[in-house]
Amino acid sequence: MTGIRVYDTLSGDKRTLEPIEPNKIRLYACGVTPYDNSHIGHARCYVAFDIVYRYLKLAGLDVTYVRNFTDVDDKIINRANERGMKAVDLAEENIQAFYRDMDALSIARPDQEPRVSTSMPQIIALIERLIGNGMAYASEGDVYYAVEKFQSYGKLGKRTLEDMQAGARVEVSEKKRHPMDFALWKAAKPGEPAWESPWGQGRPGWHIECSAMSMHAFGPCVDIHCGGQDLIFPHHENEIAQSEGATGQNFVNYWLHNGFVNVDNEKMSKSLGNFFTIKDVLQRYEPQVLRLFMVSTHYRSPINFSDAALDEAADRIAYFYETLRKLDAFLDQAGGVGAPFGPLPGEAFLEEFEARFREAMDEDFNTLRVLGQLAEAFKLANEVLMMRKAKQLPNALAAAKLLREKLAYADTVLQLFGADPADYLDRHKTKAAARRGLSLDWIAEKVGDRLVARSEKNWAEADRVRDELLAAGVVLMDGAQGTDWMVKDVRDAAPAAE
RNA sequence: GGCGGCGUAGCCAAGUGGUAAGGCAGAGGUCUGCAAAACCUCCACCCACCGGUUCAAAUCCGGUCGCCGCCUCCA
Repeated sequence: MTGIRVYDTLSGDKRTLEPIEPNKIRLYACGVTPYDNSHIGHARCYVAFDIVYRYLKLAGLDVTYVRNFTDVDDKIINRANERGMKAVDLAEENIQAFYRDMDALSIARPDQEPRVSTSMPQIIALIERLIGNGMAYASEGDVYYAVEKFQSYGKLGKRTLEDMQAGARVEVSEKKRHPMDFALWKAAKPGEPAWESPWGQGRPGWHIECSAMSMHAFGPCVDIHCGGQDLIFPHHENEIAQSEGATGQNFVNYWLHNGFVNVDNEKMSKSLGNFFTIKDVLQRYEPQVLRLFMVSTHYRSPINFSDAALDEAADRIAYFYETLRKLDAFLDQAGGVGAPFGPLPGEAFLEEFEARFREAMDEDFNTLRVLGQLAEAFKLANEVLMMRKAKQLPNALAAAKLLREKLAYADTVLQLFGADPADYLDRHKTKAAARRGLSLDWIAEKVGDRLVARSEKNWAEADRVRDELLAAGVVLMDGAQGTDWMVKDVRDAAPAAE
């Protein structure tokens, strides 16, 4: 028993996470087919499961995380042919790009990352086992899974074979015994990469690799298997059929599926062509912004992608880092002020921080509740920063130190506050200005003009320059050290109504 | 057609049968040359609608309406 409750797609309910082996978690995530750049749907998926992975570790579990690359696939072969290159090279190129995106988003590397191209023996062995069991049959160089042989086929997608055939859009092949039978092995066509097998030259079908890799890494059963909601059927359904059909044992104890990224309230998908790559988004926004955006909706619900939503996240992260910058400066300069006395500001909140964080995350990784907690933490930080009276300094400093610790604790999972605040704010301002089509030089010039006017107490001119900047989206903040500025990302909240 | 999900303030969005988190926007205040930032206060007698179960429901059950997804490659 772990006290962690997770929503499991198969049972349709939240269930307490009970590891197969005490204190150990076998976690498998379906990886990408590296035929193109990764998009924000991938970002959502792998951020969501990165948080799962990091949280389970924080909760003291010994987690082994496996995520595959489906690097042998029609789409890769077709794309490589279009570009006149070898499929392996295209896959490798996209895998490297995938790593750049994932690393930028602070998504931890899994413990193992098997590839189809290097897992052929396991895949072939599994297919042979299924044929031996009578669950699969060879047919003219292909091998198909006989869905009718698997009693509970359809249990994950909650539909029966009859349901599926009713709306069937599946092409009927004469090689198949049942229209829903799916390929485990495909005979090689001319010019395609192929591997030797008992059924001749060929390559694996789509779903078999995850069954083979998962069972190779973990044995017949894993604790958690996750992926996007679109994989429930047919991919995960077929994995269940393959794995359980081979072993006769339960394959996965908890199925976790993340919701889609929508664009304009419509599903973002490759076929609709309305997708954004991670690379493009990261040119306009810092990775922390995208990460915050992703955790600002529960991972199972759909999330709507828009500039307005990213702008709001960008402002929020800027607020976090602005506070951290001040907090760090305070901690740096406020040494040797004596011992704290009496209750610290926010003492109860600070004491309960970890427990509350755990409670929220235990409830199916409820990052929203954590965000509420962060709101409190940053308010407290700013409050502490205002306690500048000498007598209060020891307590303010002690609270500030604790706050930094608590935020670091939460950040082992969230990965939002790892950057140097000053560096982050520089990058943020550069990108925020660019988004508004403003040059940093122009802003600096205007700020300079206004400083001159202010030093002459020419308030009318100072205000005029400030209004000019404001109209462009730049907000000024006069302080003791001079004038700082920020780009106000959030425009009028009202969307364009028709 | 079959199956699944959703409908919470102007917007985004949590909500674990016990009396509505949080963010944005908005209003007032502290601070300030004036502002901004920051902080404080306020901002849903109510959770699409109708009925039911219960001492008690946004939360459970049934129905109605609306939206979305899956049934084909997709995270």
